[in-house]
Amino acid sequence: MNKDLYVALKSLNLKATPKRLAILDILVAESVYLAPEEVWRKMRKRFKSIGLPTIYRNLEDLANGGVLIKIIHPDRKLYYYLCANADHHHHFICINCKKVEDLSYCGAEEIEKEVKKNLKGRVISHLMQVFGLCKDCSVSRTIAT
Amino acid sequence: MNKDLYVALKSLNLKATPKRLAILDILVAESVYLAPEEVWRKMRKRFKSIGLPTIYRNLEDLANGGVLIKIIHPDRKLYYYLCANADHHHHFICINCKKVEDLSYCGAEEIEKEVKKNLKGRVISHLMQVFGLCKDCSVSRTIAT
DNA sequence: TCGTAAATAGAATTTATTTCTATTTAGATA
DNA sequence: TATCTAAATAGAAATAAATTCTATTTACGA
Ligand SMILES: [Zn+2]
Ligand SMILES: [Zn+2]
Ligand SMILES: [Zn+2]
Ligand SMILES: [Zn+2]
Repeated sequence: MNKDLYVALKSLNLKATPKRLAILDILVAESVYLAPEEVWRKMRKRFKSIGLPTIYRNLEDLANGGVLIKIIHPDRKLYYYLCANADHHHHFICINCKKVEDLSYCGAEEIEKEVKKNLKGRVISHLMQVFGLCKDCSVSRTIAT
Repeated sequence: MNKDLYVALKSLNLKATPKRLAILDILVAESVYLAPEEVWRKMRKRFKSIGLPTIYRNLEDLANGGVLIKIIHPDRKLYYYLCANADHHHHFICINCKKVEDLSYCGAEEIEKEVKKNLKGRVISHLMQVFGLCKDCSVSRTIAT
């Protein structure tokens, strides 16, 4: 189990329960975003008894603590993704295979400038997500179902 | 009633029913995004009998036809907004009064470049929304509840 | 080892959204 | 203008994601 994650849990005052660690373990192994129900299915292979509310609660707590990022998907369902990159950045999300890749580009400064100058408003946060087909998915024309 | 909207409905093969026109009328009058239920409440002042499914169906049809834009909100609820600006652009959303304002800035080209060059992927769409306090709301410290 | 706050299971619930069916209506056509 | 038909609607019912609740269990500091 990843040492950094252990430390992260500590600093969030979250106990290192077997279930919580397993959820993280599942997400670490994936480079795709997962719905709570998908995490649940994977968890059921490891635990004989595991409730869906436990999955929801943990994913949300971990996202609030910054350990996971929440994907704001056009389908409006919940998805979570464990991103190792701690700096501010955005993501390219493959809508076919659900792989997530980091983007370095972020227009925060330009946005800030425009909002301040033209709208006389104040930026609190910005959301940017790019959807598309990753390298593999745009080469093979096979679309996952 | 706005002539352009009439024409837009025609081109989408959507009938100009009183309810549909009233929904548009309500949205034209607002510079804020509205949830289906909020539109419904306003509609109930105009029609003695008006079903919520009618609201949902119309908002969705109009959004699919490009007449309305759907706000992808972090709270994952549905919101719609009638934006007069037909060109590609993004929005600044006031989290206090829910006012929506157009932004001219869009990093599409830079994103496109990075995804193509570094990730070898293909961009299908991008989502950008800026949240903050509009001019009025950042001046008056009164936060709506 | 013990005590306690945190975490969990499992059932029940909430609520936004969608589906279904019978009825009505807009708007084209004769 | 009267008629016709596909589109639109009402209202009830269903769906399903997400959350709440309560009793029980557990992690972990003292
Ligand atoms: Zn892919
Ligand atoms: Zn950014
Ligand atoms: Zn405002
Ligand atoms: Zn853009």
